[in-house]
Amino acid sequence: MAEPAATTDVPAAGSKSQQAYDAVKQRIVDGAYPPGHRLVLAAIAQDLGVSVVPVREAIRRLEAEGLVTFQRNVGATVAGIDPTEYLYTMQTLSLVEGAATALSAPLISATDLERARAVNDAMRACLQDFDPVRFTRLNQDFHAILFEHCPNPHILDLVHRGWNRLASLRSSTFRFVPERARESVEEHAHLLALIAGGADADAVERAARRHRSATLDAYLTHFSTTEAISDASPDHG
Amino acid sequence: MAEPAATTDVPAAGSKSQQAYDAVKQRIVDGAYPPGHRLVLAAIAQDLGVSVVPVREAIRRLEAEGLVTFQRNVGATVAGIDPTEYLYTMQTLSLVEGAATALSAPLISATDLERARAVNDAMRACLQDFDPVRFTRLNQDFHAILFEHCPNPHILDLVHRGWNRLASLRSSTFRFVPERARESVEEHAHLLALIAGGADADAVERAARRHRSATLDAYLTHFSTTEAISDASPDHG
DNA sequence: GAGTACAAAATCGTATACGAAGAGTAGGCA
DNA sequence: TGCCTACTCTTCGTATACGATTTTGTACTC
Repeated sequence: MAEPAATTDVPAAGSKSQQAYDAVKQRIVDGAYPPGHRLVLAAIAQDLGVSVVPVREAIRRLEAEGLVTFQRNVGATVAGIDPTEYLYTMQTLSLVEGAATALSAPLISATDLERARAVNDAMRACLQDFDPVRFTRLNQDFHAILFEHCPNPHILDLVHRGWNRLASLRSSTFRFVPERARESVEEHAHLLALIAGGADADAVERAARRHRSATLDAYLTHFSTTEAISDASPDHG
Repeated sequence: MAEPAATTDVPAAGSKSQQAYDAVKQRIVDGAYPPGHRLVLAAIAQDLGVSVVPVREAIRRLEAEGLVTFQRNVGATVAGIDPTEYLYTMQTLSLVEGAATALSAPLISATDLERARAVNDAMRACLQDFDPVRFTRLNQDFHAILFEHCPNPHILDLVHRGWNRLASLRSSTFRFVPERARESVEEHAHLLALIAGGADADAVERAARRHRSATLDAYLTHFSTTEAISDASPDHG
């Protein structure tokens, strides 16, 4: 329901609604439509060669996912993430991702673990000559391996939505708090050891959750925004 | 985004889309549209005195919330909850409700606690001459008091969505496993004691989560569906 | 008698058109 | 010169209309 194109069975191009949804979503996560960008129905419709009706539906779907904000009789804009939203999103993500990882853990194969290790090694290598965007991408790859086997599709969907929200800021906390990157790699190793060792679900969940919470904390203390959150903005503040 | 009419600031009647959304959602949770009921756009539109376009939008929103299922070129039906869905929903709800309750705990006032106690007393009284529907309603009231102060609106929204999903089966697990009702009341008392005593967030979260998980477990063992889940259906199996 | 092919009805998907609400701008008045 | 007001322009909201697709009923054949 949230994945744009899995293999071939998705009638993505079948419905113009879906087409519009995919296209707009793509442009948002790609950064072609930056946060705050106004989404004018007629313009998008013409651009995609369809009528406004499917576009309108697409926008409403994106609104439900939190990727755009909507105001009646005014229009939609790409939902930039202000610091408060970032806090809420990261908090929610720590919750659902922790659970998804724990539920996935028993289903993760040896080859998956190997892949995850490889990705983490790449992240470690990425530490010198640090590139936040690349690091963030690898970070997502790493975690995706760990939670994608989650048997509960609802929880998995929530994880995807959280990641999508964060995708609008192209580089994550690591851009502002590069020190956090090194810790992150170590925590990944620890998490892998837990899973490989067959640790119980609770331990995995706690580790995964704390891992993300720690990133959030690093962000918060960096901007010393424990009280005046609305001052610091990751991208445009 | 999920609450139909808070006080006065919601332009519920302002937009026909919103009007349709509220109306259809109401009928679904009320049971006027039972699970499996076909939602025909033209019929609903005529019934509400609007065109099909706003109705269509409303349906799509309800789809995003999981209250209706949609099939291209076929139509929408009220999303009955099959046992697998029930499992997923309860599991997700235990996760997000546990977190919401924990985050709310420090913000719960003495009067709130008193209200919650009163509701739980009513549930206890309801145990003799057991009425599952009434008990379920009180149960929701009880938990709503505990999680409504959750400062993270995303998590709070997820809790609401979970409850809405479950609302389509008018009476919950308690209908099939009345023994669980008594335990539930006791666990409520325990949870209140934890919150009143200022227990740390982790303890509250665990208690709240286990409380719901226990209800799910009661359901699962009752139908002895630990493996063959798809056999037992709560309402229409 | 059962299965298949065709046709008709029902329903959805999208386009176009028009009315309504908000935002920006220019002009007038204090 | 500054502020208020009226007007226009953009953009959204909804209705109506038509084409596309699926389902279902029926007749025909094996």
